[in-house]
Amino acid sequence: MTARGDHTRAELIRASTAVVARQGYHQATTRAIAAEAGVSEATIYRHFPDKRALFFAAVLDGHQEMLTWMADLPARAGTGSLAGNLTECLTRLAALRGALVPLELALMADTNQHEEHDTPIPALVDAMDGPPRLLAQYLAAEQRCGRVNTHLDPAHIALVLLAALFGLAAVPAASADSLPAVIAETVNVFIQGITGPGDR
Amino acid sequence: MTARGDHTRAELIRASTAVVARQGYHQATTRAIAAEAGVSEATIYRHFPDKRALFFAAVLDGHQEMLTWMADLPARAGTGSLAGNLTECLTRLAALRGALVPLELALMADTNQHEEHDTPIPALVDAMDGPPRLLAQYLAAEQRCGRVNTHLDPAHIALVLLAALFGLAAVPAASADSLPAVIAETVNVFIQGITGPGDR
Amino acid sequence: MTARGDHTRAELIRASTAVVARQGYHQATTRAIAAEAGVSEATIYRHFPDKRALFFAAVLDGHQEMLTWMADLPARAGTGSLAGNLTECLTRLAALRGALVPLELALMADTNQHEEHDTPIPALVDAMDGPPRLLAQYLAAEQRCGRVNTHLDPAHIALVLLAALFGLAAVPAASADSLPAVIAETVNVFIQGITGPGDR
Amino acid sequence: MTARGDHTRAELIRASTAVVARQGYHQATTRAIAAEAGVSEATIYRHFPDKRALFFAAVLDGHQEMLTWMADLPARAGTGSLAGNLTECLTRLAALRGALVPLELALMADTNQHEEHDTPIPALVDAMDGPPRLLAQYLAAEQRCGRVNTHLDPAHIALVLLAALFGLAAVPAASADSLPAVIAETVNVFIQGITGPGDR
DNA sequence: GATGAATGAGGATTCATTCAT
DNA sequence: GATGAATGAATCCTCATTCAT
Repeated sequence: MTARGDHTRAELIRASTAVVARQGYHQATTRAIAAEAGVSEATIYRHFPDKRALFFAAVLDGHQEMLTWMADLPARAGTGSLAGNLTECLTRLAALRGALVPLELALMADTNQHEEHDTPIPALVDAMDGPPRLLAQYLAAEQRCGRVNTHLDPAHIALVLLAALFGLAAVPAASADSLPAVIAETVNVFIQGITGPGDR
Repeated sequence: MTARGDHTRAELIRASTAVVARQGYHQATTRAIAAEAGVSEATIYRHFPDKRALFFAAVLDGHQEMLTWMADLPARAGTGSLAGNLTECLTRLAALRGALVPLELALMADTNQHEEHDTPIPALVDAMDGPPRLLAQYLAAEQRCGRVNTHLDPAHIALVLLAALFGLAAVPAASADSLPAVIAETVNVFIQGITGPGDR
Repeated sequence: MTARGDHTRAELIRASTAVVARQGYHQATTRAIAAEAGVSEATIYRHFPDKRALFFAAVLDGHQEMLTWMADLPARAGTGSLAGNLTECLTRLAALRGALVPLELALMADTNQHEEHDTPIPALVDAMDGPPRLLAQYLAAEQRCGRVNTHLDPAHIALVLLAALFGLAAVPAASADSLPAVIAETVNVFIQGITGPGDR
Repeated sequence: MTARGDHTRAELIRASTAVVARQGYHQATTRAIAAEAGVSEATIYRHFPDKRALFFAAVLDGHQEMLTWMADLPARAGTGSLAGNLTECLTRLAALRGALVPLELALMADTNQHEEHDTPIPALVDAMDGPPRLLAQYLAAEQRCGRVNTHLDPAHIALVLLAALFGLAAVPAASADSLPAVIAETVNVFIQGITGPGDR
């Protein structure tokens, strides 16, 4: 009989993400999360050994969704337009980024608190470098299709692209509704480069 | 006698930056900062009304250094090489980033704590968008020199470039000694764009 | 079917004793006991109204064993040697003491928690003063045999003897293997008294 | 300016002893102790790193008093009567015992909670074997005076005597006002031994 | 008979902040 | 100008206990 239990567990993960996204991780107390999930604080500890473990599960959960979507990105190389593919990719990632980046910061903040937990949490690291790797694979495939400059390391491009996306999260100007425009412009910069008159 | 007072104040700012950089903002308690500064906790409140105000002063202080350096960047448009200028700029910013980004996160975390303080703190916003603005001015000047594609909005390019720089801070791969290489590669991507065979 | 039920109940009593003895009463949580017994925490409450009731049953159980052994002690007055009888008695009691004293402390700690339970729990008191009473009966019988000083109150002697035994439990020096020697010496002190040159 | 601080610290130690003695160590929460001392819970942590440290200090404090009194016991050998000296000694010890034994149990319970603290706390052990040692010295001196049986090991006698005293603390019958009588009887048993008709 | 899930009450501890000195 | 002392509020977490299944 895990019907209720599973639901509660899922609800706790959702609540963690929601509270962190809404109030920042300083306010993401066990109290707030429990309230958001509609359970008592003690219930958290029936499902997770720690607050850390809850955050960890929440981050992993978010990455799962992300990875599921990105899994078939490499296969799309050569189809559609490069700009279109990248734009869609960044848009999808941006949607999760809002929830995930704060959660990851929260996890790190909590993790570093005790030296014992300083280990980079292998499972999480694995999950975290999924997107860069898949994006790099896609770019490499595009290089083979002749649509991307072969002089650049695909892994590097992926890293810089994602870094830009993540960095934008911290910039107040890029929030909310202007996001699609910002992403479009970002893709544009990356594709064309900034050199030259642009009217070629 | 402001001799002692000024020294203590400066020491507190230095201590805040140091503690946040070394231990993360979760450990940046008034206790830790006072200890690092070699004063008592109560002394903090003789110099700053709040912990927030202390962090605010520390962030501003850091930006001052940054702005001082960036002030004459626009005047350098057309001199040297585009890549060289950008590389130097990003390198300088990266040096400060290590101290500033954590401090700003700490400030934000503390700021959002009470709704009353949700106002974006004008002085800080001004200071924070100094670098983007100055970098945008430089890029605009380069556009006028014909070294940057005029179809792109300089403000946007600046934003994306800085976002990438900041985003890289969160990526474990880009830490420490590999940084110069990562910056070089980033500048490269931005200048050339990723399209085309690269051998034109 | 009481087959399963009885077994579970016995298992819970055994588990309580084991956990308290092994980890101390602070760690003797319902969780730990249930785990040791191989059942769920809720099962405890099918067999006992309270955690207190469980401990109470466990203490009673332990005393039962003790009383069973001590029951025929009075009948042995006049047989064997006084020293031998006392030594054997204390040795047997010491064996149980290891399990019982911690359990009783645990019970007391839990009992005093709520004032309502401050009543001395008649059944337990009866069980607990079983050993002193039986030992006193034995000593009285020995007085009638002329082997024990008639000026002393047998109840008092019994009390002091047992107190010494229990007190030794708290003394680190008297633990483990030195126990037989300590008991022998104790009996010796009691029998001879400490006065006089000892060579009479 | 430690006037206030010293007073608070002393008050906390007194409160710990009082609360543990009155309510048992399960109820000796930081809340209860702070209330008894008339300060806030947080104040405890300005004076002691831990609850454990507070208890430790309280136990040490109690032992200090005990040791001060017992220090000149050995010098009294040969003066007064053996029974009188022992009675006074046990009476003094019993007065402190009521406060100290529960405190020590509390400390042990708290200590064993974390394995790291399993070390027997050297300073405390030193303090704890002060009374046995001093009592043994006194008994040895009495042996030299010919008032105590030389066949017995003074250290052993001291151990058994103190064990009896401590053991009596756990026996409900020996509480409160009957104590002097119980002590007198105990001394009597020890001095005469239990053998013989008693009318010699 | 047994259990997984849930919880209210409470525990030790930390933090930013105030105040008398 | 500086500080030791004190604290209210909040934090994460644990426990004995209840209840639907």
